[in-house]
Amino acid sequence: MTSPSATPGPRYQALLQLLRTADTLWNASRVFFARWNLSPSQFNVLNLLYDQPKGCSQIKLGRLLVMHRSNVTGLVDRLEARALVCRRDNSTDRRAFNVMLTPAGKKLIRQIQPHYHKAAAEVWGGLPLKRANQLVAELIAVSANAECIAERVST
Amino acid sequence: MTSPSATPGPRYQALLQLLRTADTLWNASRVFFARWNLSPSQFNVLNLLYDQPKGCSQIKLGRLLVMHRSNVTGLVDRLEARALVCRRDNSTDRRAFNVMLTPAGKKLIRQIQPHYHKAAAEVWGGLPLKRANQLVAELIAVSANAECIAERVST
DNA sequence: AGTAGATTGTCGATATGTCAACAATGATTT
DNA sequence: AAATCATTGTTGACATATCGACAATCTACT
Repeated sequence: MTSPSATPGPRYQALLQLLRTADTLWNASRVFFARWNLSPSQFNVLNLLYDQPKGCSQIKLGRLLVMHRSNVTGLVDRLEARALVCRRDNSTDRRAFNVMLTPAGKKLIRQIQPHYHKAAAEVWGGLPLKRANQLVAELIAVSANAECIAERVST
Repeated sequence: MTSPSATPGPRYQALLQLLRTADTLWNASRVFFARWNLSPSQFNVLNLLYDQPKGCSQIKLGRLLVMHRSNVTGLVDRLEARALVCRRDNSTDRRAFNVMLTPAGKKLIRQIQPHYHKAAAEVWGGLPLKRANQLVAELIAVSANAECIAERVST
C-alpha cells in the first residue's frame, strides 16, 4: 500500500525523466547539427533569424532564445566570423545592431530544415495528435509553476 | 482542414515546448539552489552520493549524471574545496577514486532535501497520478528515439 | 535644454559542458 | 611474462551560459 500523496513518487519521477529527456534531446541535436558544424544554439539563432527578414536586435534574440544578452554577443560573433550572419547598424537606435542572415546563412538554413523537421517528427514516433496537444498543455503548466517557484524564491 | 501528418504541427510544438520547459526547470532550480550556494549539477552530485554510502568512482558519477568524465573532475574539485565531498583512494583500482560525501556534505543534503521534494511536487500542480505515469512512459520513448537518431547520424 | 533613469551591447570572471590527448593502471591475449 | 588493448582521471582548448560592471545611447521628466 502506497501512501496516497508520497512526496517522491511518480510525479517526482516525471520531473527527473523530463530533465533527462531534454538532456538527451539536446545531446542528440548536438550530434545532429555537427554535420553542418553548428551547435544547437547556433542553429536556433539561424532558425529564428530566418523568420525575421528585417533582422533582430541582440536583446530580442536573447529573449526569444531565453538567454542572457551577454551570451548573444559571442554566439553572433562566431556566426558572423563564418559569414552566416551580419550585424547592421540600426538607424533608429544607435545602441542596437540589426542581426540578420547573410545569403550564405539563408542557404544553409534552407538546406538543414527538411532534415531537421524529419528528425523532429521521428522523435515522437506514433504519438497521437491528441496526446501531443495534451502534452504541450501539461508542459506549459509545468513551466509556469517552475517560473512561479523561482520568482517566489528569489524575492 | 489540417493535413493529417503535416511535418511541423503539434508534435513539433511538443518538442520545442519540452526543451523550453526543461530549460525553465533548470533555470528555476539554479535560482532555487542558489540559497545554498550550489549549482543544479552540484546538487545532483551530492544527491546521488547520498544514495551511495560506499562512494562512487568519477566515471560512474559521470554516467549517472549523463556527463563526460572530464566534467566530473572540476565538479568534484569545487565540491572538495568546500569540503562537501572527498576523494578516497580505491583499494581495488588504483586508477579510480572513491568520491563520497563528507559529514558536512551529508548534513547539507539532508537540510535541502525536504525543500527540494516540496518544490518538485509543486511543479506538477494537480497532475493526476495516471497522467504522470503516462508522461514518464512517453518521455522515455522520446529519449530512446532521440538516442537512436543520434547514433544513426554519428555512425 | 538638462538631468535622471532605463536599455543595449561588450567585457571579465566564473561555472558548466564537450572533445582529444596523455599518463597511469587494469584486463586480456598470446 | 610480455605485449596489447581498454579504462580512469586530468589537462588544455574551446563553446555555452550566467552575472555584474561599464560606456554609449535612448527616454522621460523637470
